[in-house]
Amino acid sequence: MAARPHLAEREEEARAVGGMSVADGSRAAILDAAAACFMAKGYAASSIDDVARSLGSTKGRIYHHYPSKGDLFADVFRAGMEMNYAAIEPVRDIAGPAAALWRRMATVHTRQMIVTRPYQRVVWEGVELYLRGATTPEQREEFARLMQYRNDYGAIFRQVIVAAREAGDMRFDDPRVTEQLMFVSLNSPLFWYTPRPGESEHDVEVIVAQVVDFTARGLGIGA
Amino acid sequence: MAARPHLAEREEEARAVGGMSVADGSRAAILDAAAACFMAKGYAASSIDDVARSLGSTKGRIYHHYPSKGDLFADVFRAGMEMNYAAIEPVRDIAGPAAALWRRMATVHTRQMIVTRPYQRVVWEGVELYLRGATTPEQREEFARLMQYRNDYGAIFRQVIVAAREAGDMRFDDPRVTEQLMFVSLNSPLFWYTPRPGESEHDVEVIVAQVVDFTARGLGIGA
DNA sequence: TTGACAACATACCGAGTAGTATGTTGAACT
DNA sequence: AGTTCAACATACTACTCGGTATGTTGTCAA
Repeated sequence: MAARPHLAEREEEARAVGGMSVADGSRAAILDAAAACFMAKGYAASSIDDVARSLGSTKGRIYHHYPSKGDLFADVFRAGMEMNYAAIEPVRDIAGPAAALWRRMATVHTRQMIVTRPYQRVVWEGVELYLRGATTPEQREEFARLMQYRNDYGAIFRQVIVAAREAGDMRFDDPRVTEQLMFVSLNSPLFWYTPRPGESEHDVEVIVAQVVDFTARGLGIGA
Repeated sequence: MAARPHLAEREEEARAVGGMSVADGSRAAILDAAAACFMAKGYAASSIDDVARSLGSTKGRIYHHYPSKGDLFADVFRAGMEMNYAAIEPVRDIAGPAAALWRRMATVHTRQMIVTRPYQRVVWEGVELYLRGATTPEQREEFARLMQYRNDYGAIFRQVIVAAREAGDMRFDDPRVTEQLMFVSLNSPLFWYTPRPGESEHDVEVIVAQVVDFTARGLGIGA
């Protein structure tokens, strides 16, 4: 698998921890707070002071690490997409038919939508902001890279379902339209799932299974 | 079919035209502009001045008809939902199995998402705003009524798919989860469809058919 | 003809917000 | 002990936006 050079690593801000490069601790806390805030109120309605308040800090801390609100948002976007790549990477190499590969990837992806929901909602809103052109020219460049990053992720799934169709295991028409339908279905917990108190991991898996089953049938698996 | 008393008609603002009660002309223009603006930039990022500018007017005109930005938004929400009810009403009375009824309703609904897209995106965002609690206490009452209005609409579809399942024509687990998946799929053109120049009605119907087919398979039709 | 009123436009205010400029502090380095 | 600097906090500014108060105009009834 080719390396993904779409986003330059920020070496000076990352350090090796447990074999995985994670962001600086303080920045990670800012990212979490920003993701939660953007999810709760949306980008436009979230103020930098809101994010800082939820951290028990002030604006100074955030503007020390990020040059603007848009850059902070873009970094949450990037972090969310990196989580997605990291999640599906381990299940991409298992041998077997494309349909089975798709089911593994789809299950991991859907679970990811639930587990890292704040980040994934930012990813969703980021796509909408880009498509609406609600960005400054400079930020548009970075957003374009993030969109490319996200489109590559989508292309991975598209290749798998096209392969499954060629193998006779799926049936659908336009791959572009079908990719949209597939992702909207798999991502849908972003909009209607809310964590219940005392919810077990098994409960989540039941939901994930229903989402994946619905989408699999939609793709014409075993039809 | 029982009357829907959820929203009080505003008799003084509606007049009979062609057998259908439509809003006042000036208000309708404001609604159209507001829907387009809210779709293009989102609720929070849209200013009343934006809406007025797109009308070639000023704020005064809008505040003469609506007491607040939230009320304008709510009225777009209401208008969008009324369009949906009006669209599916004619196809609800045709006799036949529930699965066939569902397909007619789903087709009309999906086409509606494309044709009245600005209003339907406001409906979508309105649901999110309500769920996030991003409303003032007074507006929360009106939003709650609109949500009830929308949930009733969803219940119509849910009853149909449950009936189809009892008839052995559909297969799915939790009706609540399935209703969410169904609507996310049917509504998905809101997010990825963009009208092409020179696009015919037939092109739209091809897309609608793919969306409905995907969703029908997801519901386990004919499986 | 003239009041009255609907349908706006104009002018203005206060609150909130992105971004900046500057102060503070603890720790590392020499 | 003194210097430096990252990592913040504080104070401030310019600007936008929701909402209001008020002015203007065309129309229509009496």
